[in-house]
Amino acid sequence: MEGKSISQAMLRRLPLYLNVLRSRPASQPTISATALAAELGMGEVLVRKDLALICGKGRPRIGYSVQDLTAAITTFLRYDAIDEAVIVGAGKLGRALLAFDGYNEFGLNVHAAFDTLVNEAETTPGGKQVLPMSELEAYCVSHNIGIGVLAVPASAAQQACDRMVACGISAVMNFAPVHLNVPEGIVVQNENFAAALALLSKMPRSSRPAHETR
Amino acid sequence: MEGKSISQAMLRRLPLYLNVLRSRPASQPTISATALAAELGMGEVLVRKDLALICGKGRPRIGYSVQDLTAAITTFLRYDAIDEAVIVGAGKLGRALLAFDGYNEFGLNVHAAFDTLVNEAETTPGGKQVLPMSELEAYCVSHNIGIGVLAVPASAAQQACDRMVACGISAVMNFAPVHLNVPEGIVVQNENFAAALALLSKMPRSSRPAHETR
DNA sequence: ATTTTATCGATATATCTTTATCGAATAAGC
DNA sequence: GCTTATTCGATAAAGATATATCGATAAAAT
Repeated sequence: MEGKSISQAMLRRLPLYLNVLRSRPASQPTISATALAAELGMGEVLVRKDLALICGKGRPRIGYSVQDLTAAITTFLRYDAIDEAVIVGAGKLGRALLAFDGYNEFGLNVHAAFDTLVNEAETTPGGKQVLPMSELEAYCVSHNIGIGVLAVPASAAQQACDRMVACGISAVMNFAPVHLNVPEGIVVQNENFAAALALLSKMPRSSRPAHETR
Repeated sequence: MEGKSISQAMLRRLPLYLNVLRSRPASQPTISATALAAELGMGEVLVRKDLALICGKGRPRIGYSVQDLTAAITTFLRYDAIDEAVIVGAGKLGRALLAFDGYNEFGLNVHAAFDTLVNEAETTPGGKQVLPMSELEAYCVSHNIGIGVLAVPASAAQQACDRMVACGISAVMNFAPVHLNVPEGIVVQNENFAAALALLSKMPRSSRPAHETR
């Protein structure tokens, strides 16, 4: 069996590490867990524990090689292997997501958006296409789409999700604030603005030390 | 001491409950924790524990009053009390966030966006303004802005954050993938696409039961 | 060469979060 | 009215996650 435990929480931290590493000047070829922890405002022991699971040993008094560490995290997260993706739902949110231009940084290639209200192909100012929903199946199959970004209203989410799954999509990023029922083996990642804002409004503002989440 | 523990994780679930409640037909005046749990794909004990902390007791064999529960969650999350907000950073992401139109549903009023690259006020198709960064201070003070949405590049994030804090903002929703240092009493909520995608790419696709996060 | 100091890695502990179990309560059916 | 099924609420157990402690290591300073 796998002795290593791949913690959910740790997976969320890896991109943060990667970002710090990328922002380091080339003049500093190594970085310590202590420095990483300080920059991210977290405990240094936790950083070491995370790094221990994905890369070789660090050197006392020196730390880790920035280059090696970057490579290790990148491959671990498969940021080097491109995943093909589409957006389903071309309302305001869907189009905003389509216009966003930084996906390739973390190994995602967002092709196009699909919407039931669109009858013939449009091209956005950003140069990407918005296509009728009826073309989803053919497109996904021919372009080997593996990831679907779901940006439809809550009422249409489950149906749209089913359709994506039927097209061979194996991971869904869900922006609709509903629970999606999916077959075994399909991953759902919820990205919920409402939830995030709930925390903002409700978190204690003063009494406690300012604390950062995620 | 506060006997109740206000769990981070629970705060993220409350909006989900609220959404289920809102989608219920008026013909069903009550709902059981079991039903809520089933709809959200989670354990029913957890739902009961959450509800126990924010509302009155449920009735055996019946459940909770949909109306009372909705009211309890709404007030608990302060969705009834409007928070005034601005967006800092009017690049693609910032403008997309400005165009998004569902904020009022959860008690947020997004006024305008600010950007250093903008020299005179623009008005977006959605009817909201994009203003020069130099006007941030005056605007925040005169409109009593309490929440700032940070949508600038990573390199400018800390500086922009400092400026927001100086304007009296007490909560920051951070879309930049960096750690923000803030004074005591300021809340930071990170919303990180990269982290979300990391999970999507890396999560085991088949072996395990499909599992939903957040 | 020796001491000092920053850092690592491992083990143990604490904290937070979720799930499991059980008796009590109460509406519905008989 | 009595039984039955469903649901609640509380306690206990399990699991996941983060922190604290400590000896070992190796670069830097003396």
